[in-house]
Amino acid sequence: MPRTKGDHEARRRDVSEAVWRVLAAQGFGGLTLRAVATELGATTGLLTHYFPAKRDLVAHALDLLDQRTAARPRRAAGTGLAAVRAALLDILPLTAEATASNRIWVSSWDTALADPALSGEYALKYGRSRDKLRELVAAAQELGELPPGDPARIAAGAQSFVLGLVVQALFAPEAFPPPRQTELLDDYLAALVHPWPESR
Amino acid sequence: MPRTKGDHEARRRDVSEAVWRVLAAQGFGGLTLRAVATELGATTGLLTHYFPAKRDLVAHALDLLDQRTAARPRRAAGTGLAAVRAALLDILPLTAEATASNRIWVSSWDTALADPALSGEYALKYGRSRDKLRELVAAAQELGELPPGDPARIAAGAQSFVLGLVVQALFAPEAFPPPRQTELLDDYLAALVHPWPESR
DNA sequence: CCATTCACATAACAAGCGTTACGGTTATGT
DNA sequence: ACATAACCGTAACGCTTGTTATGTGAATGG
Repeated sequence: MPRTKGDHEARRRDVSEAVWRVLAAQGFGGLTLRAVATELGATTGLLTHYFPAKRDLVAHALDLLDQRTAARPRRAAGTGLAAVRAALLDILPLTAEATASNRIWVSSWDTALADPALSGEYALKYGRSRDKLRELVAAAQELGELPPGDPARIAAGAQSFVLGLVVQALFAPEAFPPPRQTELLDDYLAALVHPWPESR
Repeated sequence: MPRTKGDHEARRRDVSEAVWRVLAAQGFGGLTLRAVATELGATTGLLTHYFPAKRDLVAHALDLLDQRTAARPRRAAGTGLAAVRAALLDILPLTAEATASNRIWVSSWDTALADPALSGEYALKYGRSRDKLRELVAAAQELGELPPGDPARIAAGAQSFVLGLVVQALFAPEAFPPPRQTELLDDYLAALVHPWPESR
């Protein structure tokens, strides 16, 4: 029973949504053609039409992860330190959608670490993310809202902190509810803000 | 061709080592009965003798991860802040073995997040880890080497930081060589050490 | 010393996987 | 209007997976 009207773009979106639902439920390890097909109410024949091979499905899933992460509703950026804080808060699993996205993100690490090519791609991606954060840090420093110091180092530290907080919050959501996460991030930023009088 | 001398314990260790090698090479997603069997130079019959079902193999692999992480050669602990630093340094992938262990650790998160029971177990495990760190933090506070403040909060923050640093170092080992990791951790600790004069 | 249990190999099983071939509709272009 | 291509279901393929049944030689114990 093929589609009566060939709304191809809409069907493509349906496929993506089915992929996303499978990822949210089973993670990357459970991403299988038949799982996506039944989630979509279709068969594997449809999927092989859109994705010649499994690796293409996985690639699409990774694209989807990128794209939905990028398209997340961001809070008002502000300037200086406020922009840094906003950027970091945007990463944390503070909403249900952000939690789902982060859960998929973490589960993709198994696949990525097993494939050197994917691993390298991830390294570049995180490097770019650190660069963006570094610019925000540098801007905050110019405003005098952050003490001087290598902005790249500060950015790398902040990214580490947020990344680890994501993982912990995913495993223990009741121990790390949104207020707690915000609290911890603010602790981190407060410690960062304060200049360090003693020479090392 | 069964073993001539029934060195059962030794064989058990051989099995564990084969499991570990498979995990290091393929991650948790590649942990399969036949992979372990061929790595061991045996058949699946042996494995089903030791592990009635696959879940038992996975459980054993997780135990192995726990146990080898716990048995890692630790640096001299010291007291107060030095003990905190030592405990955090012990987590980072600063050696080849620690890197392998951490790689397996991260790859286990996909499996763990897909299974609610495992997920809860992990939450407890990380909770205990935070508790231990909290005690070290509290001890450092009593020595005056860390400013006052909720030790649980400080411990949670430190654990987040180190955890995220582990992930970043795994994906970009050349960008996060051991000296860089140590540097970043020391930055974090330095910011933590300094008391915060302004009331919020 | 012999029966029983243990410690495996061997081999097959059903289920699930990605992949492929093929057939029938529906749209598209000429 | 008709050939062609796109779209998608059906069905099967070969492979890998976990699991199970059966056999066999070594260890064990009464």
